[in-house]
Amino acid sequence: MSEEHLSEEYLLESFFHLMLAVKRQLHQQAEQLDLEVTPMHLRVIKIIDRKQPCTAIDIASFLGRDKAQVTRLINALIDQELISKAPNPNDKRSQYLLTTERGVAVVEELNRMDECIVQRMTKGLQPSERAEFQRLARLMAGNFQGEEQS
Amino acid sequence: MSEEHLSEEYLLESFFHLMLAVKRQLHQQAEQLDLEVTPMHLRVIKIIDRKQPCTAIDIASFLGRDKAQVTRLINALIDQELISKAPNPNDKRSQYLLTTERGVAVVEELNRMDECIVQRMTKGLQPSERAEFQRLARLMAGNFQGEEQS
DNA sequence: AAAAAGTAGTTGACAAAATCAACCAAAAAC
DNA sequence: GTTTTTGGTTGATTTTGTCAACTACTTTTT
Repeated sequence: MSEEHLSEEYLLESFFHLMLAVKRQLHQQAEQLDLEVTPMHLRVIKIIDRKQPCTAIDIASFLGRDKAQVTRLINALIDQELISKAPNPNDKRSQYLLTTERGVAVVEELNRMDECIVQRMTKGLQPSERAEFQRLARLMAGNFQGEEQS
Repeated sequence: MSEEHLSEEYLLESFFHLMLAVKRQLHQQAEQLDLEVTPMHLRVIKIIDRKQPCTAIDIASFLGRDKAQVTRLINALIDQELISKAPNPNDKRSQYLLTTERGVAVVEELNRMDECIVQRMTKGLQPSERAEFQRLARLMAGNFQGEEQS
């Protein structure tokens, strides 16, 4: 009566545990790089590299986060000379964000590390299962998106 | 050449997006309760309720987090009279954590809300898909667990 | 049984992640 | 040609999380 299946865990708790593990991995990743950056900075520089040319607002909307936070993340990346600003010809208020030479090198390293993390994470999974997980994650994230009022 | 599939997103990014959406939901949940608590407090009281009797260390190890943080979360829950401490007969250093009457009511409300969140999140998914997602999440979290040195 | 080592929990200090509100300058809408 | 919206910055604050030091009690070792 009081003995429950340990495996009978709630969906959200399972998700939290994976969340924690992934966060730890990214934290380690940031430490290994030996730069003055946090996991969030790394996420931002990857986005900048991928979506070049992109603006601060693009990043904020992709991350779904406050632009104040993005401004500070960007400033830190500029201080470390991993990215730079260039005038946006279409809008004098905004600037294009570009990865510097140094930044590109970091991103390449990061992509290698990310692949490594995903490899470890999906160890023992079929490629089809990996794809299925991603499909479901995207689907569920989409389920929430509709109902959010900005 | 420069036009990429928008859907060709990285596994980790998909996961992050879901993470963000879930976090927002829990944040709203905490606000709706109209108590002086944060999502993390709610997670803790649910654990206390589920694993009763349990100690601070049990919670820290289940959450995988620092005991300092747990101490503070617990103190806040006690201030709000949602949980209480009772002496642990097996060990004078530690205390059992128990939900108060008020705490039990909150947990019941929380379970309803959680179920609601999961419902919305898994809208359009087959029960088998929901189970599959959970299975994969648990499997992947397990893949990381092995390699962590305490 | 006494010393050493380990464990439960608390406290202080601090870093990281995130949000809110107020603000400026430029752009778009009217 | 004002008004409103948008891109971005800054300041203040909250939430989450970690590290280190410490107390008090337990367990292990000798």
